[in-house]
Amino acid sequence: MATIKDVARKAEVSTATVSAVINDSAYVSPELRARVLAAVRDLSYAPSLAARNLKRGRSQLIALVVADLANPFFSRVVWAAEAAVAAWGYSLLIFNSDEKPEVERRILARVRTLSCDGVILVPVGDSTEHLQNDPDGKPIPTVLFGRTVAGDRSDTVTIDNISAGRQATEYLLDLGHTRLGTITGPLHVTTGRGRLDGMLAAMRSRGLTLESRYIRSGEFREDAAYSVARSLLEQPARPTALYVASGLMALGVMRAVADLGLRCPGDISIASTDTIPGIGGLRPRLTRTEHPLVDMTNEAVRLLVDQIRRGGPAEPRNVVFQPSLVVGDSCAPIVAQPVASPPSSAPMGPAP
Amino acid sequence: MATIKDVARKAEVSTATVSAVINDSAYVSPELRARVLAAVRDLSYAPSLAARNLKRGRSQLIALVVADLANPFFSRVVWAAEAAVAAWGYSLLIFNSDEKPEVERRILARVRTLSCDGVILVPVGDSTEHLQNDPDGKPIPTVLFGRTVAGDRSDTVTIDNISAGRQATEYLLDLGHTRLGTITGPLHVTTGRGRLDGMLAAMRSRGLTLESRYIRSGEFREDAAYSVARSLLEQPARPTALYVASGLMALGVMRAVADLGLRCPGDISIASTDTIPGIGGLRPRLTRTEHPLVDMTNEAVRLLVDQIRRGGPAEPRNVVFQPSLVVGDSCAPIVAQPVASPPSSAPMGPAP
DNA sequence: AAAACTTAACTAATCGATTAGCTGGGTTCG
DNA sequence: CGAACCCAGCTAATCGATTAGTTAAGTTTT
Repeated sequence: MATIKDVARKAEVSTATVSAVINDSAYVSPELRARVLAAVRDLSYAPSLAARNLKRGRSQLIALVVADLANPFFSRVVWAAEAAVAAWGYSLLIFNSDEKPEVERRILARVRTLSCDGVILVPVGDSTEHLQNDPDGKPIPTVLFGRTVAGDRSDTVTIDNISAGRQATEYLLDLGHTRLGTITGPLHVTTGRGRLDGMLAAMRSRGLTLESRYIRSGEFREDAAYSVARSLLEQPARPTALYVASGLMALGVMRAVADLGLRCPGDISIASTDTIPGIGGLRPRLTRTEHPLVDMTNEAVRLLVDQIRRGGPAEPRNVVFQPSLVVGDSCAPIVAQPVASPPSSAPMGPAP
Repeated sequence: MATIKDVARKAEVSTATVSAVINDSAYVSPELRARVLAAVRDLSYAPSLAARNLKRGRSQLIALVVADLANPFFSRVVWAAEAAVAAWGYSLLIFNSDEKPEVERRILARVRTLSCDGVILVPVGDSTEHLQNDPDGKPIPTVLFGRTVAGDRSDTVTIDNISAGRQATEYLLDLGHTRLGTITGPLHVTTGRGRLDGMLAAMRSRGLTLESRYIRSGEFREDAAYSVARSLLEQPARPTALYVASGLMALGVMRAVADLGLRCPGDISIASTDTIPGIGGLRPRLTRTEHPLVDMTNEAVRLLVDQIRRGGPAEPRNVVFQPSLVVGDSCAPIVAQPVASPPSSAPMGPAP
């Protein structure tokens, strides 16, 4: 591997001149510049980032730490982030905390060691402690993505989870459903909690309540959603509609519905927040709220690069995106059905 | 950010001793070792990778360059690779060549600049040229993943594409289908070509031929598959069954089928190679061949780490994994149906 | 024409680690 | 007893770039 010295020797100039040519950092006469460029080509020289970073104190590396790489939602974030980061001249390191706070801690330590210029973090756990990652120096520029952590002063990019839960719920209510259930994420995570809160608010404002036996929370995974959905739906008087807090969970719920011999939307309506892209040809098509993932990711990268450039965090900025409802055919209006008697533990009132 | 000198000063030892303690590279008396460790803790010192890499000439970085990050197949590769790479003590850089050879070339130049210790590459294009990436030194350890490039001497990890195409096709033939069609990937890519060849071989061995108007190839994308599937299915005598060469394309085909008002498997059977994980609750469930993606990824990382350790490529190793058939309900047996009349151009041999 | 600037290029210090080579004190052995 | 050897730890060179500071030549000013 050729070094700057080899180039300097070959072009018969000093290393300073080579550096000046490469970085365009000082005026170099056309003649020498040409000699240097020729030498660079001949030796197919590429400057060592290690050396450059050591001197400059940065690395051109941005780390993206997601909570669960197996979740297609985060795969799309990776896709969008790679493009955004590359457009700014950085490269992207990927880490998976797998929803485990101690793994997240290890990852952040490594991010520091690698002297990444910044981190986009989907935080797990509710502690902000390990985010103060550099007691004796300035902390690594950080943007929290999707989730927030109480008391943290990083920039954040999130969606309005309350609104997402509310919109989906109102859609179900508008179809005439009153006995709703929900499969939501972990309640200590803002996305799980917020979406449930939105749902509760929507119901409350119509004078309805969500029975606690119709609320289930589980990890944002297909299999977790499958099992809690089964246990919810196997109850005597099952809900006529479900709100599911994530696209991946919706798949698990769909599978549970299918395995129980139920039909969607015939027997049960399902609305979700987020979906799996590309499944428009499969039935049923989910009714869901979507959020502008690419815009969110671009914004997160923009905020991060801005922090890096200004060399320290300014007043924390919290950017919130709005979800929008996309109607599929996984929800059906409820047909006028007299409820036989208060459902207590009693039988279901059959229709017509 | 504390440096090794700060630690040395605080512990009242030399930097050499600090280094020895940190790396366990020489015997240090318990007393000094304790002082050093205390200082490390107090200053929350973490060695600078930039400096260490500069000296050692490695970076603990492995690059994964995929052909299309938007394809869920590669998202799963990213997921598996992150875990495998972390287990070996490396960190993972992600790049997306987006099926563009010139982007791939730029990425490989950057990988070199970053002095990555190795690359796992899903090659695009058919040239091996830019893989000889370091004319004047030893090339970067490389493992080709999924696809191969003629004449290249890197290690490779692939699946048996011929077998994948053959198995899926034979399943369709066994159900009685004779008028088959296929949606495959680009034919200059080994995965597209190989799967088609497997299909052709399967048909040939039963004395059947695949009409060229029933063969369509397009990029490995949902939308590309959608449009070529439409054009294929809108032909007068459409096939009774399709083999689709990728999971993502199968989604596009499903959507085309739905938009054309056709029913799967009622009007048309569909088998594919690869699928989208987690869609088991949606209808229909794809019949497809699957390949052991996690094992493949682990093997690729293992081969790469091995190359890195031995410090140069040995005899190239080519590991081929076998696909296996997973039956869903997207295929139906063909019922004895008389074909009305020869469809203009060429007569079909009907089988009562 | 001497003083004062500019300019293009160079020399050498520097970033933060690793490590070859050295030192001085303690053992071992002929 | 002194040569030979060990050992723990230190000094200083080194990796490959950037860049502050210097120099010599040329240009402008007075």
